[in-house]
Amino acid sequence: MKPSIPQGTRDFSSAIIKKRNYIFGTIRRVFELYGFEPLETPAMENIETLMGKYGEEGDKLIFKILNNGLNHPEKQSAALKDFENVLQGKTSKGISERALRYDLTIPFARYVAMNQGQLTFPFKRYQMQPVWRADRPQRGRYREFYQCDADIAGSSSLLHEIELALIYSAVFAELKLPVEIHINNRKILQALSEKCGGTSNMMNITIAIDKLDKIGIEKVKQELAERGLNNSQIKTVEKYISIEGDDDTCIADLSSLLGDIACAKEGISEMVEMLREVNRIMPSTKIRVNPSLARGLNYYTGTIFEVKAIGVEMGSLGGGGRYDDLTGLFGVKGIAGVGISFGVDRIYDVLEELNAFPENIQAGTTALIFNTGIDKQYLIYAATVLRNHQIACEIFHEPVKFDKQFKYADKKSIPFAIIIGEEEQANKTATVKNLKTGEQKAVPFSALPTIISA
RNA sequence: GAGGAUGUAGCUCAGCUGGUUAGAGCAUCUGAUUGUGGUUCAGAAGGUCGUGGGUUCGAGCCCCAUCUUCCUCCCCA
Repeated sequence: MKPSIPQGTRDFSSAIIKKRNYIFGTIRRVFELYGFEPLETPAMENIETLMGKYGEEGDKLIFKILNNGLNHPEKQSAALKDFENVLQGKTSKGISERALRYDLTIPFARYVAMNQGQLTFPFKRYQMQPVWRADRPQRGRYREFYQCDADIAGSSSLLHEIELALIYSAVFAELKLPVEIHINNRKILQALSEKCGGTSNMMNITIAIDKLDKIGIEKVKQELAERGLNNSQIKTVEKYISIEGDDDTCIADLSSLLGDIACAKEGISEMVEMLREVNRIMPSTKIRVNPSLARGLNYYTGTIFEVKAIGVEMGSLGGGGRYDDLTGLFGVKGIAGVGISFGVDRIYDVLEELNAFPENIQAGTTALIFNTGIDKQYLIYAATVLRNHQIACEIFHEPVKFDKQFKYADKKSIPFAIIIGEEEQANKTATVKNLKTGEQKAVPFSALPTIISA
């Protein structure tokens, strides 16, 4: 059998993991700086926890896990019947009762609903784990990928939106990755749909305008018509998505178009406050109002975020928003939430493309102790001394000619070679060679750690 | 899920209209050099041509199926 891995999944070599850990570390540090605490949830959830939470398309992209024991003779007729349901596109607990996590937000909501009695609210958690989607793989699109989420449950304060925007800003600034944070507010979109045939139209309108960047205004209008909007409604939407310019202009235009509707007013004033605070505290942040930002996930109710890289063609690097009643889906009313997500694999791809990873993160072994054929015990002793000084080192495994040992060090980018032969052992010295400069000198054995650390 | 492209040595790729023993560069290994790497030189090794079927006297090349990767749609991180 020829070994292979499933479509859209990847193995990660040490070089990749080191770079990815650099991204994880940066995000984790900032999350903790803002008072978030870690949480991990299982890779799989009960299927009903996930189904119906991500819209019709989302349901199709959930990886379902086949139940075990379907071939048991006693269960066969039931299994056949259940399979009929599956063939009709339904789910069936008889065939599958578990599924792989599709994102981190719904498991978080489930966790909050399950543990509401024990948690201190507002509950601020961060989570960095893989998620799975049965999507067709493409550039920047995988079937298994990591998300890093920070969410707050149990508070409607706008303070959180402001802090989450600051987190985005801080993380990407630390990664030296130029991004633009787009914001909008579902309350404004709701007002727009009220003006265009009622809130039942909201899905139709948001799906269409979300594509503006990609397909242009004419095709959006066409799609709106296909989705059943009449001419005057389309005209209103066109006015809405034509709003552009700096934030003040957008805000003013939004107010004049929708300001007479209460929920639009609310949404606009939330955006104004966010922009003011974020610009005041981190003025270098590129945060901008984007009226055509809609986001497909249907649980958002207020502020919505999306992060785009500047200068690289790539889907969003992160997204999130306010959802007023997330745990309501799990029978717990009245817990509001808001959160953001980082797409680590895409951030990785962009950093790679921009060549923006710092040099020093590849550091592995610092010193290679050459195997000169002297007593192993002495080599191990030398390594132990270095390790006790927190110097990462290894001993070459065999006493072969130096040519090979040097080449090994070279390939692994080990900066120092340490040679201790019979003579050095007798003199209590060591020969240290800096492989970058080629400089070499004999030093007292006791001075070894200091020389290498310097 | 629909449509399109792709797959030849570890890597990047040649390979004519279907014709004898499938090539190059880089990397690898050996030696020149048994206590001094990166350079150089000489040599060697490396392939079920993604996989399975078919057409043919003959298939890397043509046909069918299937898988991978990439692209478009859909959706998103």
